[in-house]
Amino acid sequence: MAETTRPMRRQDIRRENEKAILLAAEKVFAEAGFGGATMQLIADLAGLPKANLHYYFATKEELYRSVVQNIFEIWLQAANCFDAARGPVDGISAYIDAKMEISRRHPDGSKVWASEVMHGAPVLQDYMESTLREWTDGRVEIIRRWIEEGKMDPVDPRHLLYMLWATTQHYADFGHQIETLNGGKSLSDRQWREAKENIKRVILTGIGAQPA
Amino acid sequence: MAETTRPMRRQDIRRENEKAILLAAEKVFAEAGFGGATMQLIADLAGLPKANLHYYFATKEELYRSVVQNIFEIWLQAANCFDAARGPVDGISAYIDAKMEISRRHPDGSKVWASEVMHGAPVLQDYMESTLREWTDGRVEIIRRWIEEGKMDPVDPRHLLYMLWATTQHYADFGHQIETLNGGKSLSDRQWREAKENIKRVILTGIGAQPA
DNA sequence: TTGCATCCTGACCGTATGGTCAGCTTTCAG
DNA sequence: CTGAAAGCTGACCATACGGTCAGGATGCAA
Repeated sequence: MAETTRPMRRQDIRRENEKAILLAAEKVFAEAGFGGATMQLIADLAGLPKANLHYYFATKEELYRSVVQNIFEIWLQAANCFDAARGPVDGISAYIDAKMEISRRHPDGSKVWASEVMHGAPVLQDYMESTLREWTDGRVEIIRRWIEEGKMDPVDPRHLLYMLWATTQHYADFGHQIETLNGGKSLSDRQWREAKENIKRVILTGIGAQPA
Repeated sequence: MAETTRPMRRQDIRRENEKAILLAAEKVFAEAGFGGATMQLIADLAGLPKANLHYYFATKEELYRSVVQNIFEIWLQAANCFDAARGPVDGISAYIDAKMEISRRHPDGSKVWASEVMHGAPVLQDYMESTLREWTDGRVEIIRRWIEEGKMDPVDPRHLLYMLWATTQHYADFGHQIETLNGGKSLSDRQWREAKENIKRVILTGIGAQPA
């Protein structure tokens, strides 16, 4: 840790504290849900007094909103891989890799997102009706084109997307279950690789994807 | 409603009230999470005074535990279809149908289960380490045998199971997202049928399942 | 009819939580 | 150097929540 007693710039202070709070909040919200999370717990984890949280984020809702929006952006970002692809093999492989990497590196974020959606997306409804819908429609169109071009079987694009989302996020959201069934140990590098390869293989074979 | 002023038997009273409470609790826990749910809300939804809840279920935890255990049993029950099957086509088809039916008929239960696992299974850890593990090991063995008998490609059985769980439960847990992307409407009979068929087709094709 | 076990509930309690605020310290532009 | 703005925080408050309980109502066996 480069944390000497060196004086900090105002800007740095703000940035670092917000970052610490958001990180702590993500973890606590993921572990306890919105209702179960307490500002005190988040404060303790961030190493700050509770009142300091309210200095940066006026209310619990505002903090939660920030956490969820952060995740949503990471989530959408994984989509880029999808676009540049020449065909289903490239595109879907890259997307699965990206989403699995998110599940592995940001399991807390994934859980918060899942929780948000499960509770009816009280915070993100707007985003779902605009950004997410546009994103989805775009990918549906790409898949439809692939089908027309004979690059894959005529599978319903929406259900295919749901399958991709479900399968990849499962490794984050149900990570605890997977660990338990893995003898209480988290998946090794090798097991993660196997997971990715199995998913890719089953889905790509399942949709009859033709190398572009 | 067959609720006339007819006097009730003691037995009936107990059974009906417990049922009403469990139903209301399932819904509230699903919508708000354990932390966000309040006994008052559950009581209101069940049409009973809050104190009456505590007559039947001493604590919030005890009520929650009952709800979660109920779901776990329904969940395991869907496994039977899997066993009697002669091969992967029959077995996995039946399992997908059963789990999709659960997602459609018990979305709240599915959400509570998901929530429980996401939060580290504080209540169900024992079950996961015993019942769930045994169940899983059994199915893994069946799948392994199918592979040996050449009835399907050599896919990792565990990752295949995760894929089945993820894909089917997604329609309950992320039902709100799916509805939003469906123009705000819940899926029609036809759309549910299409969902099932797409899933079955992709997975069965993906694992190279041979009709037994 | 009687007595008892079960069922029911309004009123109450202690605690934990989200949020506030007055007043302190620190940074930094001028 | 100085003053104002930004950052910080212990102490405090109102509320909401889980849970309790005394005592009334109701079903039922004998």
